[in-house]
Amino acid sequence: MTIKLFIVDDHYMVIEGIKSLLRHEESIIWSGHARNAAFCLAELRVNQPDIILMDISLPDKSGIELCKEVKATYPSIYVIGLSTFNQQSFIKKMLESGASGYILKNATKKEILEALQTVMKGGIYLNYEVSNQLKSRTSVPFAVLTKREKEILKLISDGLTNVEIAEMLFLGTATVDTHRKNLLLKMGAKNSAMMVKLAIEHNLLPIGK
Amino acid sequence: MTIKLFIVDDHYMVIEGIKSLLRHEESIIWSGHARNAAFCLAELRVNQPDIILMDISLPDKSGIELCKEVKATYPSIYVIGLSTFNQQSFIKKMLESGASGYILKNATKKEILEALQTVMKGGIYLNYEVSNQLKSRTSVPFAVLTKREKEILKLISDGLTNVEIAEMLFLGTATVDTHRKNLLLKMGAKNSAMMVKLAIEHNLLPIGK
DNA sequence: GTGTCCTTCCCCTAAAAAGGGGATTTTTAA
DNA sequence: TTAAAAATCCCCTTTTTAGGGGAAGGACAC
Repeated sequence: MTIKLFIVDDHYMVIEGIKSLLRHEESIIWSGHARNAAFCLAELRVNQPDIILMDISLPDKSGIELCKEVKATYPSIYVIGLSTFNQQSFIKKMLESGASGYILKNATKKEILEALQTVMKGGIYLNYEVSNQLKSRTSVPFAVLTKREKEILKLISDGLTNVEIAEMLFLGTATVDTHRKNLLLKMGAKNSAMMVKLAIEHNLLPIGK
Repeated sequence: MTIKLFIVDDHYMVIEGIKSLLRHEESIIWSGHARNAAFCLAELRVNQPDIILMDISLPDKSGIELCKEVKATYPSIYVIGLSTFNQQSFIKKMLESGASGYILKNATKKEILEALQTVMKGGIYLNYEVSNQLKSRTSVPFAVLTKREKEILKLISDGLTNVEIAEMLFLGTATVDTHRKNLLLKMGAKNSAMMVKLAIEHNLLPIGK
């Protein structure tokens, strides 16, 4: 699994640091970087990465804003928040804005790779300290869903039936049915209505997006 | 259920197109059409339809204005917005002006009929793309639920079936069924999964329990 | 005291989901 | 290279929901 990675951070050192850390990782393809939100958006117009590591504080816009905008235009790009401090309120907002994870700037190489891989598979990554602070609701990654499952979950929450989803994704209805069953299983939901509620509670479904 | 339908649109093609699409629908009774707001208002003085399909941009007045005026004079007439583009700001304004729904001009026959039937029953209809864009959470006058409905909505989101809810509230299943149907109607949801999502988005369901 | 809204309950049918299996291919990770 | 994991598809049955009606009593307001 190769990951096209983009970094947005106004501190040059951070960009260099991460670059350097991941230098020898063959699975990481460098997609570029930006020092502010405007540059980031401009870059995205010509080149879309798989994942963006995004600082929470940027010179021209907050990471929360930028995250929202990016997810609105490019829903398939995953965003991972990046900051020096373990600030619960920001982390929550970031996740609520569609981010798939959050890492601290003092994260180890191993942690960063773990985060990238988890997110790339459609999961939510929060490191130990972070997830410890965010109790219960907005965070706990209680189910790791695959890309396809997330895709289908979203469509279920939009009110589509298995048949409609199958048509939309060019699949057989049996396939969608299987995915729906697996989703119910993974999330421990008794039916789709409960599943949607759980998904939103655990930020597997970005709402207001 | 027959529906007396009126169309206001300055594009003749649109009027013809809709007429043509619904030609064989016996439930639709043609109440007339107008190419501008003035003609529309004149027509209404002698003949009131059940529903007006109303273009957002008219030669003499915006659909938003016209909608307000129509609803002021004839509150019982339902208005459905009609436009080529999925423009969030207009849709919002249209709904705030009293419209009961919004459809795009590339809507299918099925969608149009669905919209007409939903609205005729007092519901709100927004098609898939449109409702996806409207994240408002507050500005759009969303459903007003009764106490009982809120109670049942909560239990639905917890994954309970009609039978289970009926037992819990000492009601007949038919009663719960009726409430569920009314909830779907009021919220313009196509099924319970979508309803839960909409409810959370509009703060009708406290999440995190 | 008439009318509207809420709540309660009933009929019917069709569609969809849930629950239980199983199986194959492709992709990915170790 | 080999073993998971993901994604695809199929069978079956039962339960639940959705969609179309209708009706009737009670509360509250105008």
